[in-house]
Amino acid sequence: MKSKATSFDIAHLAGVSQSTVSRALRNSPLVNPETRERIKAIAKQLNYKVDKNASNLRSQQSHTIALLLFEDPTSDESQINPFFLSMLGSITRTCGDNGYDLLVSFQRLEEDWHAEYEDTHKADGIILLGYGDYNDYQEKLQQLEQNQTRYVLWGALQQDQPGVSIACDNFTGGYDITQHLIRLGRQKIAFIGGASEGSPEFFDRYKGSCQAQQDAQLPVRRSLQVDAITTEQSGYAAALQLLAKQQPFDAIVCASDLIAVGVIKALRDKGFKVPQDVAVVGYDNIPLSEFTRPALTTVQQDTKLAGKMLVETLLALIAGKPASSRSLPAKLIVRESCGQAL
Amino acid sequence: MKSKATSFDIAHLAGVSQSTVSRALRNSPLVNPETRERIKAIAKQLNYKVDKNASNLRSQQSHTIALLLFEDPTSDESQINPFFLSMLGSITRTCGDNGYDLLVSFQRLEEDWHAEYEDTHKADGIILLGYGDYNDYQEKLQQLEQNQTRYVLWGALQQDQPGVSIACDNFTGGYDITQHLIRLGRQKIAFIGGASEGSPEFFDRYKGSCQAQQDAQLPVRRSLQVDAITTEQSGYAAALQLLAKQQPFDAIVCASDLIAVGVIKALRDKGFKVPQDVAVVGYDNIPLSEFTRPALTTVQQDTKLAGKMLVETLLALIAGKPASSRSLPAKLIVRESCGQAL
DNA sequence: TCGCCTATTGCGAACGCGCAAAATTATACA
DNA sequence: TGTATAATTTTGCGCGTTCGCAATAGGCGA
Repeated sequence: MKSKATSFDIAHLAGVSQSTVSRALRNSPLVNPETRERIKAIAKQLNYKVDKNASNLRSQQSHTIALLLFEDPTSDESQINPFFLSMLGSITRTCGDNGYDLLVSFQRLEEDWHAEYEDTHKADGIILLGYGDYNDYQEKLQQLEQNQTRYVLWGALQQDQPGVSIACDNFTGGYDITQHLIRLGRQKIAFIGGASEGSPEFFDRYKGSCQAQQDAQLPVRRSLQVDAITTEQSGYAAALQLLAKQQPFDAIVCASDLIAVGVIKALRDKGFKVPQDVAVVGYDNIPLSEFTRPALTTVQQDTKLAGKMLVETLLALIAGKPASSRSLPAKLIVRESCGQAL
Repeated sequence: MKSKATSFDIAHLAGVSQSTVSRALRNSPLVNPETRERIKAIAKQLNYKVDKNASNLRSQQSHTIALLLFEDPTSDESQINPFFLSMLGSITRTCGDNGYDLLVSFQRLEEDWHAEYEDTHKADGIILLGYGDYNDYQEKLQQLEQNQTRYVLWGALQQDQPGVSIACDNFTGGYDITQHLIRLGRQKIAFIGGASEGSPEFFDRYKGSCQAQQDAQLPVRRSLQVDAITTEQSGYAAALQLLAKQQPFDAIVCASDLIAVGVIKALRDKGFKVPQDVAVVGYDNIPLSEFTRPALTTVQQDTKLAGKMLVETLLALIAGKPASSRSLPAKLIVRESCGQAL
């Protein structure tokens, strides 16, 4: 048993042809159940495993999907956004349940990841996961379309965007959490996080937030919005920037929990009390958000469901079935930082 | 350009043979630089990519490594241990830097993952990452050895264990943090976390902790040790169990941060002040530990380095170079829960 | 007894690329 | 001009499967 056994060895031992072995191991109905069991027994005994490469080559599919994670360019090299990680768990599991393998890779937007996976037959399809600037994607997405690559996108649903996306309802999330603040009596609500087409998820949250203010007859002040990416540092800097404007505000809606953590730190450093002076709310409900002081009021995205949807949608696409974009509900998680208990 | 281009198409267009194309794209020195560039240009123009399956089949290696994550059996389905996640970041990156792909998969100890990856040629080697009961591994490790599978193990270094491991120095970590507590005047130190051969990492931490107490002439009370696995719930339950023993203690060394979080919650629920009445320290320095109240004093494992070492060691093994186990230093992170500031 | 149908099995050809040996061309030197 | 030597390219095969189609055997009615 020096070199690994091949299907020929099994065939020889079982006294059948190699193709029968192949069929038997694939549970083909074309082979006699009796023979099949015998072949399987021998295979097991020889510790034989089907060579994936040969199998993939022949059948032209890999039973593998690739997960591409796009990070904010400035984020720390080693630290991954906890939100994505929680999705990762659900994605790997759903893959496993469907007999697919998962190839994980971190990418920067600039690189030409687009062809790297499906064209090489490393994967049957791609999941794109990122918090970044989707505008940069556009060109790449076009290429994916052209190459007829199967892919699913996590993020904001946009009309003109090609392909299929799964997203949480960012507009409603932003709306609900802002409405909650308003009901608690906050009137001058700031927003920290990118508010432009460049980061559509954040933008939707912002638009939801604005809508809530309008519906409550509150004036929406564009000057109370400051850009930030999803890191604590960026949130901290953005808060200082907001303070420097010298405009009054009594609440801050942050586009992500990580931002909120930085914002709270900045406010405290500058002598503000949260939530007494300024209420601060986040988005994502990362594990950490429960432990900040005050505990973060935030919006939870159902990552478990999201991961499942992403994989299942992609699998449908791969199977040639039609699949459509879908928006998942967002859920308000009320804790302390909104000032509820006051 | 309906179906994907093959190397034959390129060969035809370039007026050379297919094998020359193959070599040119692999930057073989056997081919004229001029020809090579011409071939590359044509390939790019045709959007040609080498078929990984064919290439792997021929060369009998996949340029892929598999990461197998073993969870504690009872841990929540969707939530992944944050400590492993932080390692995941570093692992994926190191893989990428070395031109390797990463297959990620969650496993339960019971399943026969052992053959699934290398025998099928899906991966050239395996990284085993788990916090679980390593005794259960033993049998599987034997099989890996027998099949000559290349693998690297994360966890405790044990003499009789086959294969190569990378680990943090758990003994010293446990020693240092306990010594720190003693210097702050704590005398009756409890330990929460498995303290048996079954979970060697925890056991090493425990042994380190005991040694520190002995060196300080303190009596080591075995009754002040309670088992727990790495979850908040388990920590909570274990703390209650410890309290039920009615034995006095003024500090608790927890085998992981997640345990510590549960322990603190339990103590507080029972009316104890942390760290005034009881100091509590953790292990791992997960992102959350900075945000608990009081902030956790803990031991940091260099996950960035660990991930890098894991991958590089495995790659060495794959390349046929000798590689040996290695222990990485642990670093004490002092915050509030040890009572330093009192 | 013969022919036909069905349930299994066998045969041989791809799949797309990489390697080794053979073949071709270029270069140099007597 | 001829030949030895080096530089480069080509030929031909094999990696381990899967798949379409042909082949075989046995059962059954006429």
